[in-house]
Amino acid sequence: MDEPSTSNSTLLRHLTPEQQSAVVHIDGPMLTLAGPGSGKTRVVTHRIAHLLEHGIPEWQIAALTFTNKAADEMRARVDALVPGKQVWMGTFHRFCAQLLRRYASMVGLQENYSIYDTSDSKQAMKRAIAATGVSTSHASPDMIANLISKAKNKLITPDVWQAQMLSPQEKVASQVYPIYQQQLLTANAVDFDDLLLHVANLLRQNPELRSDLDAHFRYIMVDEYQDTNLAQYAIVRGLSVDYPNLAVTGDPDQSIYGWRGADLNNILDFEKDYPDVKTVRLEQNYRSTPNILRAADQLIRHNRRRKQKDLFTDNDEGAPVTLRICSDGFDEADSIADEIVNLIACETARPSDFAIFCRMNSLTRSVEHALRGRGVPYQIVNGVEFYQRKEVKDVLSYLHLVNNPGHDVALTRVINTPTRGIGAKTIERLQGFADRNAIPMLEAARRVDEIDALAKRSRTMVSKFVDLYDKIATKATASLEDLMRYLVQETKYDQYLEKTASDSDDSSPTANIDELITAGADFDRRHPEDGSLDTFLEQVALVSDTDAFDDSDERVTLMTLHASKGLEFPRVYIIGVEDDLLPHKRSKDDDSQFEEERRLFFVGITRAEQTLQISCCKRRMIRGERRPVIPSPFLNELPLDEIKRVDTSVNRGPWFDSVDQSTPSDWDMPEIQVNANEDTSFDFGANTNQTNEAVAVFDGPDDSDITMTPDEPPTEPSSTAAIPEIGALKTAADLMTVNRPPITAFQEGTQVRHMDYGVGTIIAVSGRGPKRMARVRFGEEEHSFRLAFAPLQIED
DNA sequence: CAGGTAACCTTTTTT
DNA sequence: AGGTTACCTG
Repeated sequence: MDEPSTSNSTLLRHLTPEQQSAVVHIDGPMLTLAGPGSGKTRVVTHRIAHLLEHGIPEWQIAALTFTNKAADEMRARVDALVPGKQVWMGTFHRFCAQLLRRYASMVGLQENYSIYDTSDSKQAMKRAIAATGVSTSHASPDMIANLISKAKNKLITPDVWQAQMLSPQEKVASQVYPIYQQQLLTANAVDFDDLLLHVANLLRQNPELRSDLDAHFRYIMVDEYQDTNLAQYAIVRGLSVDYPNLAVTGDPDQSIYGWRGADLNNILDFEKDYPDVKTVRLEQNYRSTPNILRAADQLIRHNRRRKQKDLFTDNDEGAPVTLRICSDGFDEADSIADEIVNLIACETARPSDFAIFCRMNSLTRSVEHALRGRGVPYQIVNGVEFYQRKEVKDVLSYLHLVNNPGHDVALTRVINTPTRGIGAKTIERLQGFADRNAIPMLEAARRVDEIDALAKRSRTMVSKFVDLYDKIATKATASLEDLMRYLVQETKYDQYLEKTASDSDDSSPTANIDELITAGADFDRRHPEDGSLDTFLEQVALVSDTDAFDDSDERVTLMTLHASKGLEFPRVYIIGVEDDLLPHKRSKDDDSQFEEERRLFFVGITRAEQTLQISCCKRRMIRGERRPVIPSPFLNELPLDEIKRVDTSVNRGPWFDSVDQSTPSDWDMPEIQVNANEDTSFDFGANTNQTNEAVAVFDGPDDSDITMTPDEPPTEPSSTAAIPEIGALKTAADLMTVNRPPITAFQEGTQVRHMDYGVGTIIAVSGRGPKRMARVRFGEEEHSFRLAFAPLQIED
């Protein structure tokens, strides 16, 4: 879309007058209010290109985003316009992490400080709570962590906080806060909030540094400004005093991170903060059909606290929005999966056209199951995160400890993993000694002889661990790959895994370790010069699985509504649009939270380019219990008279008859057959053209040609039946995996070809189904692959 | 101290 | 349903 250009005229050619006026703006503050699909990224990237062409040095520009994904895309598009320029683009957190590396000593850290992820900081929080000695009967660790996080995002210090009127929970949290903070400093560590907090403080407390940085980053751009919290606001503000060339883009209607401290006032009051601001409104939508846009518009009009804007588009009318009503989550997943298979089979769509959004991660499970059963390739953004797996965290913890001996959370994790006779009591005593002396636990372990409470045996064990650590630490400067292989070997972690892993199913810890080592080797290769351990660990800490999302892959995408922001797909499904779920249960006591839920739905709707399907169920499994469901109140706010209704809940139509008969009561829930018709909670006004024929949803009569024979039901059989392997299924799904050999073709000894690594031999296979892994030797190197997705060809 | 089983409690969204 | 913790036994 954006062809390279070298002159202004080419740069501006395909832009509307509004877009142009934003692109050519150079000095002074600017606010771009950009509705969904209005070409915002286009404007931002073109503006960067324009600044560069105007002679602004690349190092004076910084573009801040909320996800790495957004930054990567921006970088790619700027590079297409103006190749080879090194403009700083990245997330707020990464920006701060890098500044903090440099000025660590000014906030009491060392430059090799660690970044605690959420689970690390939860561990640290528990310890801080214990050290504070407060009662947790009225405030759970989670709640305390939450309150402290909010306080940090608002730049509230412990003493200011304690001086305020506080609820009992806040009181507890405010007491834990300084202790927690002190322990973080002792550990030479920060949590996610600290990255912002420390930098904000740095700028506030060091006028000289502030003005230096202000002068350095003269042109600052912030994407998704509606999602900034006070800390981020302070940072941006601090960098735009002498050079107020601050350009922010955002859309108040897409603010969905209030729970994380985002303050809508930042964008609503921008014009007050910067009186001379230039404001540009982008309201024309280039993404969606009018049908989709009307649904979005009618919905969002119900929010009271917003700036009215008029969304319009020149696109073709397109298909009506569909509302699908299902018996339960399984029915919902099956009928959507069937439809996807169908559309792909008649070649009207490709897997990557589809996205399925939901409010909670757990809802993806049923859909995942349905897609897997049909052999449809899919990816889950933010499923079980790779870096959260036990074995991966274990190995990473060793790395963390090598990099930063103060990383107490890592030490606590690995000191007895693999088990080496150091029990909970011993760890507790080490912690106590460390706390009393304000030293890291590893230091306490070195001084184990001073801890009287410890038994002789325990002391020996601890000392042996310290020796082991010192041995591993000698390799700190080796390549990541060598370091990881060495430590896995020295700690006998590989043996431990083999012993522990009962290997009951397809999750293969060993393969995950291999994958981690491959990632390390990859990092070594990409950073031959600057590839230090702390950069690697920083990278790992600041990537989310949202960033792993790959739109070039031919796969259906499953993700939460939150993760969908900033993306677009031809065909979108939003599932579970139900009361207590889409306005989430815990958001209903508060008006502003309720409106945020509505915006969340709005964001989901406006991701759709061509078709949009919304679904809700009559019943749903919640925490292992089947419960009746009330449809979302938001459904009544849509233009119901122009929405097509499909009911798959009673009888799924002639096309599915064979399935229903071949799998009678596989789910063991006859009550649905009995009660479904009497369910009166689904009354959305006048439209009564409900149909029991799912066929109505599909695009044409060709659909009946699908090669779904009765002996291969598209519905996954009961749990006792084996899951068919991908590739073995004779379904429409085969059509799209045709260029990939069936998974069963890869065996030990098979010769394969990889694009980058060349020809290799499979030396081991493990796991089943989509998780099946193969370890391949390419000459000197070895790599692990997920067979279902790896770009491997059979070499003959 | 380690490993197993039973109770239990949890669930929103993410850098 | 699934994961975590608490308690019990070897």
